[in-house]
Amino acid sequence: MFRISATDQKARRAVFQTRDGEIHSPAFMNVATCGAIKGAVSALDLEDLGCQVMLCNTYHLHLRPGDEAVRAMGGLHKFTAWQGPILTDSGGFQVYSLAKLRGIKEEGVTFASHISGERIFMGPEESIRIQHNLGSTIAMAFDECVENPAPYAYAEASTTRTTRWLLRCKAEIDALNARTGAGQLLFGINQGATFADLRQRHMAEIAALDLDGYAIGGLAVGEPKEEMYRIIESVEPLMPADRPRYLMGVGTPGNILEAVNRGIDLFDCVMPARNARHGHLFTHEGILNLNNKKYALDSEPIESGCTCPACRHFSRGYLRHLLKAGEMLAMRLCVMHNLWFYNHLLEDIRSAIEAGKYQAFLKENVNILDKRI
RNA sequence: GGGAGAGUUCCCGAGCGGCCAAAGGGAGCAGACUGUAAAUCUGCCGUCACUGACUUCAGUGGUUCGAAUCCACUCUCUCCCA
Repeated sequence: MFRISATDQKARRAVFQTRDGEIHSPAFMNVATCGAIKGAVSALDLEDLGCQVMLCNTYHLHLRPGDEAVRAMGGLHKFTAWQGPILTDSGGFQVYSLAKLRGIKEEGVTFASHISGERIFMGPEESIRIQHNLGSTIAMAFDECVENPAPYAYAEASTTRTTRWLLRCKAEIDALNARTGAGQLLFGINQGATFADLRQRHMAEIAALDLDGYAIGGLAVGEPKEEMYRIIESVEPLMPADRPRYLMGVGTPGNILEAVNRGIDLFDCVMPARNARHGHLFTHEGILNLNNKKYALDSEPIESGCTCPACRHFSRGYLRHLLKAGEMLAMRLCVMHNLWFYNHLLEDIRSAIEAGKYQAFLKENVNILDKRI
């Protein structure tokens, strides 16, 4: 159940009640592809970082350790020690990111495992069955994420196939839920590349299916951010207002601020974790690269005033040293800072919407947060 | 004391007469990263007035049209025999 408590123009402050707990939105979901945040951050750490939802990946967990293994171990919650909501991505993004290793047909996609090279087949039914075995709170429909820019004809054919796949996903999850009583939720995913007419046609089709939530996929995959905002605007009026809206894989702090202002509730992105591992840290003044020599003798924390586990005790100079020395602790502390920053940024967004001051908040922060310092 | 081998650009290390400012690593510096094939990838890395010029391959002198590469001596280091 999704209850909106405040709005500021299109921005929505809401509570999404799930089997595994509430999600206060707008919210950022923390990406733990293989069941852990890369950078030695555990589910226990996530609780301290203000995380509400953990995101895991169907494809990766299917390959290793295997979804049957996860099920035998009591499901993803027990396996990872994360007690809150878990969203599993369907493997659809891997149709895009593993482009050189796959073949797409009506039935589904054949991947060459990036681990062993062995051929593995995944269609809508397989993806949903795997996600059901994993025991996530929210399953994502199996889609094809198309790289932008895409030829119109290809985008159209792919999108209509994604619709057919969604129907199969829904049939499969309904059957599984009926059998197990798991009550697993299903989100549909809008596609259509950068073509507003395809996007809108597709959105209208999937909105009619009464799904638990609606995602916009296939953005931030090559197109300029203005295109992305344009697509969100074109499709948002067709998204059911009483369901959570999830912009997949996005994005920078600025992207998130803009998308919230266009009616989006949920986000996820590898950027805070990956960039942290590479020494790029988000702050309210902009993005800093801790690898830079200018921080070698800097005794300030990453961001003064920040109360994350890294900033509470450690200096930029020390963290830069750890980074240069290849110490695991550098990644761990930097990842914790960035996830803290993202989770708390979303908290600030929620407060601003509640206070009816979101427009000012947006204007104040949107440019500065993505700027490099 | 006798014998053998080695000294290459910040470090390791290839080169053994022209295609060498000199392979490849490392370090250093900078950049990229948006539903994670990513603790990864890319660029720069002798100097400058930079489609060219200049100074480099332990030192000095020589051979040669031409030397990091050949010769002589000197210095330093390693190993073997006393």
